[in-house]
Amino acid sequence: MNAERSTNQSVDRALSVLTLFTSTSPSLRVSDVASGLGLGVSTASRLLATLEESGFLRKDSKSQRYELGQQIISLGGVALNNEPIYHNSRAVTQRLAWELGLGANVAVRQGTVLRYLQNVEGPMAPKSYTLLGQTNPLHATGMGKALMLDLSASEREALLGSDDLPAYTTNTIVSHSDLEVELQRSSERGYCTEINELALGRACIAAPIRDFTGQVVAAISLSGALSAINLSERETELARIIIEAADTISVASGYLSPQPQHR
Amino acid sequence: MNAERSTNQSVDRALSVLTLFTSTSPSLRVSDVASGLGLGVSTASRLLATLEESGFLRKDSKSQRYELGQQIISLGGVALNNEPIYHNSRAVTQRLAWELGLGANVAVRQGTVLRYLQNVEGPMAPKSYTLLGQTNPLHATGMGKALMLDLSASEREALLGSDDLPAYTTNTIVSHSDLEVELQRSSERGYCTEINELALGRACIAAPIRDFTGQVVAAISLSGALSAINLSERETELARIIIEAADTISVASGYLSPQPQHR
DNA sequence: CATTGCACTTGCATAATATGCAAACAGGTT
DNA sequence: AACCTGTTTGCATATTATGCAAGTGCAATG
Repeated sequence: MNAERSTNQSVDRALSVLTLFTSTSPSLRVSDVASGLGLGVSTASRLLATLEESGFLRKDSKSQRYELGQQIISLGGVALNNEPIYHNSRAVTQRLAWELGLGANVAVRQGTVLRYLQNVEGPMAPKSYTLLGQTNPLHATGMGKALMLDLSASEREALLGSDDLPAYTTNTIVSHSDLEVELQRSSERGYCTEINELALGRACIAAPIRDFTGQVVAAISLSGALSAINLSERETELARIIIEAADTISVASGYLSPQPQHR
Repeated sequence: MNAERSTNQSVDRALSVLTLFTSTSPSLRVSDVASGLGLGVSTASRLLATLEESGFLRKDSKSQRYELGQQIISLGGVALNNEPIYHNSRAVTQRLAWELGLGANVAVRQGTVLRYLQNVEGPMAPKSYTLLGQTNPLHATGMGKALMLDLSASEREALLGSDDLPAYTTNTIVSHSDLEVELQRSSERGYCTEINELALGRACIAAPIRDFTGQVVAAISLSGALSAINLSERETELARIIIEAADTISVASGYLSPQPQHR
């Protein structure tokens, strides 16, 4: 039909099959895949069989449903270990989660969203699922704000569009001018917060991580239920901690010194 | 050439390309892939381009080397969240690592090896890389032994072969009869240990996790440097802890009660 | 600065391979 | 037992991947 460039059609389709498996639909039948991608059932059936044979999918022979297989987890581990940011932040996040009892997270920006590279839950915020690999909007999260600190207003609009931003709660920042103010304030004090902006009952505090180029390459955050993180009383203390943690990781990533404001 | 069954050749090849990316060779050039799989360079080039376009690989345009991309991490997270054992053990392992300062791990058996589903390092055993998704031999690790507790001697030999087992140190159990004795002892006391058997300087203590079928489906372990884990003095204490942790996870997995010895 | 070498990409003709249809099959339900 | 839904498989066709060879880009060397 239409060949984008020099790519392999069946491989493309197989990879699209894999991306159909998400947190909200972790197991799929042949017909789900077929309709989800607009393929014939026979094609879907064969693609799934191939993916299963290589261990990328596993099939529950009773329910005839496919799920992601062990090979994916294996590759995921390799991919993580291949990220310098992961290396440099692993010990730090685990220590923070342990000492503060809160969630400790690291994320990078992936286009218009952030993607979690690390997610450790402290004793005060236990979860049974991991946020690893998941994405969240930039404008409604602490880490997302931290990841935008380098961008100019025009770059942000190019990225997020010039319309009002999607609201997740009544506290979500929806206008670009409000976002500008928020980011300016965050930049000056060196950390970002988010309270009830993505979901009610939660808050977080985040700081940017820079590498040897001086650019923001990742963000680290502490997160938890409002009562657990208790920002109204502990903001100063947690800010000091998160800024220091971010700097530790930045230095480990080769960051030398702050760039002067202009050139 | 030869079609195993009803599989898609190019997809098969593309998946093989992905599995070439390992912890020991996390970045590959086109020619590496071509020679590694016995493909022509042009074919390899096109497969890699397709994988990159879907975000499964990323290309460093300067060095022309490919690495695993974000899509892999994304899928890895989904795959983890899809594992009931991961769900049921996440809070427990993070708590153990935190309270004891040791490494806390969960693994499942994957044929002849174990694969880590969880790997949290406590303050006394910091590591910058994750074992998540990696594999280890069954006979030379505590979790591996725990994962074999259900198997009969003949099943073990069918799995591991009847020859002597590979030695990683001079302490590795290499004979099947020694392994039988070790497993019998472990089964009776309810936990497994491993001291200097996979690598010198390390030890661990592990216990089996069972689900509602009563079968061993996973294992949990505490691990660390010999001096950190200090098994010679703390074995009784750590055994109690790891057995209790394993039971907590087993119960969460639907395990009801121990099966009587003979039907 | 030009030259050589290496590694990767791309155009094109050929042949191998994926596809869709239809029939067979399996599992569960009425 | 018959039906319905969903899945697999055989087979002929044409779409699609492949290998070759030329082209391009980059870095090291003379």
